[in-house]
Amino acid sequence: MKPESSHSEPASYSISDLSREFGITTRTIRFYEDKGLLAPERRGQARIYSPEDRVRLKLILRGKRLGFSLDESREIIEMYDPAHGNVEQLQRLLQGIEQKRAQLQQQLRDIQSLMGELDDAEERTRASLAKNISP
Amino acid sequence: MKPESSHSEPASYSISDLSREFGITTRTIRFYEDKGLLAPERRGQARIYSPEDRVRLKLILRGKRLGFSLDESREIIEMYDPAHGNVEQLQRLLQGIEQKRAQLQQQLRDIQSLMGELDDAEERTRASLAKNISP
DNA sequence: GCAAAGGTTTACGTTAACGTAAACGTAAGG
DNA sequence: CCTTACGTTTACGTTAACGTAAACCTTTGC
Repeated sequence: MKPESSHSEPASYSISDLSREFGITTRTIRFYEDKGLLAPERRGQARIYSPEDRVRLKLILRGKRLGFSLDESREIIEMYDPAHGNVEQLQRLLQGIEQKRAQLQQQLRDIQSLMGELDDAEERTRASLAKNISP
Repeated sequence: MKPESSHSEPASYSISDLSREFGITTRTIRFYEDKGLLAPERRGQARIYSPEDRVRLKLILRGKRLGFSLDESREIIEMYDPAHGNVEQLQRLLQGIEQKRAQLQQQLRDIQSLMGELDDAEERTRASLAKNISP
C-alpha cells in the first residue's frame, strides 16, 4: 500500500499514513479538505495523497504552530504559485506577501522579548529554589 | 479622570482608555477578567486599572499575536513571580519555562523558513508581473 | 465465507474567544 | 430636571476547528 523504492520518497500515502506521521486524526485531515486546503485524488472512494498533498499538509501544520487560521494558511499556500495571471491580482499578491512579512517580523520581536523574560524568570526561580533548599 | 503628572505614566486607566489604546473592545477586557487574567480594583462599581494591569494586558495581547490561548498566556504571566514557595512547584515551573522556550525556538524556525518562501514567492510574482506588462 | 482492518459519509456536539443586545446605574453639563 | 457619556451585569448568539458516533462499504487473510 505504500510502495517505497529502496530509500527515496513514497509515491502516495493513505489518510492514516499521514495522520500517523503528523500526529493528527483522520477527521482533521478530512476537515482540511472540506475547507478547501487539500484535494487528494480518489481510488474508488478512498483518498490517495500525493507527496505534494503531504507538503501542503505540512504547511498547514506549520501555520498552526504560528497561530494562523486555516484561511490564513490557505492564502499563504496560494502565494506559492503566481499562475493568477491578472496584473492587478499580482499587485495585490505582492501586498499580501508584504503584510505577512510584517506580521512575521512582529512575531520575531515578540519572541525575542518573551525569550528574554523567560531567562529572567528562570533565574529568579533558581534563586528561589536555592533559598528554599539550603537553609 | 486620568491624572498625568507632566510627562510620566498615568496612575490609572479606565476600561475605555485601555480599549482605545490597544484597539480592542471593552467586552474583550471584561472577558479576560472573567477568565482570571485581570483583576482591576473597583471604585464603587467601576473598574480602575493600574499600570501593572495594563502591562498584563499587553502580555496577553502579545501572547495572542504568537497564537497562544488565554490559558497559555495566563501560565506565562504566572511564571513571572516565583512566589509559589514549594520546591516541587518551582521544579515544575522550570520545566514549564523550558517547554515554552522549546516552543518559541520551533516558532523561530518556522518563521525563518516561511520568510524564505515569501522571498521566493515575491520573486516569482515580480517575474510574472514583468512578463505580463512588457510584451 | 467471514471477520477484522481500514476507509467512507452524515450529522450532531463541544470549546474558546469573543459579539451583540437589553436593561440598568451614575456623574457631569446645560 | 433631562440628556449625554460612560460604565455595569446578564444572557443568548456566533465562528473556527475539530471530536464523537452511527451506519455503511471494501479489501484482505485465514
